[in-house]
Amino acid sequence: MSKDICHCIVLRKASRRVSSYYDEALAPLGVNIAQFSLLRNIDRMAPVSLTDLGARVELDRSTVGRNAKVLERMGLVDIRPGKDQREATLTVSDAGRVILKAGGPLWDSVQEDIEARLGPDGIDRLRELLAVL
Amino acid sequence: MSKDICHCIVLRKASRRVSSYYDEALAPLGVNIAQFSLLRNIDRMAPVSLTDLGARVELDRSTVGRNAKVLERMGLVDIRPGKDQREATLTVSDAGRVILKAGGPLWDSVQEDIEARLGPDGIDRLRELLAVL
DNA sequence: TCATTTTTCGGGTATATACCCACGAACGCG
DNA sequence: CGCGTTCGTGGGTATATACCCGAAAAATGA
Repeated sequence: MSKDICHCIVLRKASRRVSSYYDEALAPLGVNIAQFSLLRNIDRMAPVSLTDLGARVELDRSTVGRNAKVLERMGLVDIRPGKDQREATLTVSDAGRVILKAGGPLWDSVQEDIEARLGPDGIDRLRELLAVL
Repeated sequence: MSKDICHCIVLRKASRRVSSYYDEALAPLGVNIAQFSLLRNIDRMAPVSLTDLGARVELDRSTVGRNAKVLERMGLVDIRPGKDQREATLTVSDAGRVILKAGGPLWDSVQEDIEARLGPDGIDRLRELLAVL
């Protein structure tokens, strides 16, 4: 029975596998897909608080905080207090923008590989299935 | 364009979300889905080496080693040297078998929820799509 | 204005995951 | 039977992720 296979584990494996494709492609830039994606989100929302960013990327606030700190240490992101003294305001630095620009084509390439492998409607069908989970 | 959305991130989000469903269901037993699944695999392959187990679950050997050590600390798995003195031989303990038995119905329940949400052919289509990645 | 509650972080702790390297065991070839 | 090679772990390091708790700031209500 195929029903014996854990749906969760299938997903986790695929997630790890696919992540590694993106990670390899982005490796020349020294960032992985989680970092690159977070950087993009910060760029789109900047200046943004950890809470808002966490909501957007569907990650725990503390996770986003720690991940952002790594980006800060790399010099790709600036973290400063906002008007609201509680808030940490995130913005992409110049170095971060360089990475964003350089990573675009690398990311595109993997996206296209995935699309090629899934076929014309594959992406849409996959996304539809994942959306209900 | 839906093509702007990172296929990898979609997968990672779904993976985290679905994992949390299983984690919640298994929480009364004090194990998460990664641990439960690993325990099941050890049970099926016992006695098994870290290398073989890693190959089976598609995880790095060192990752499996560390995860197994957590299970050992919980008393669910025994790790002993095998005939080949290099090998760590994993077997499920009595306490581990209790968890496996108790977890079965909890796991089934989440599996069914997922299947219900994906519809009759959903699982097969999803699995098919993920398989080519 | 002041006390209470809510919000926002940060740190502690723990697991999951991977890569690299060192060490010791096993094995195969002269 | 040695010796070099291969194999299997373990430990170090680093990121990703989550949950809980405490501190500090802001908002709210009397």
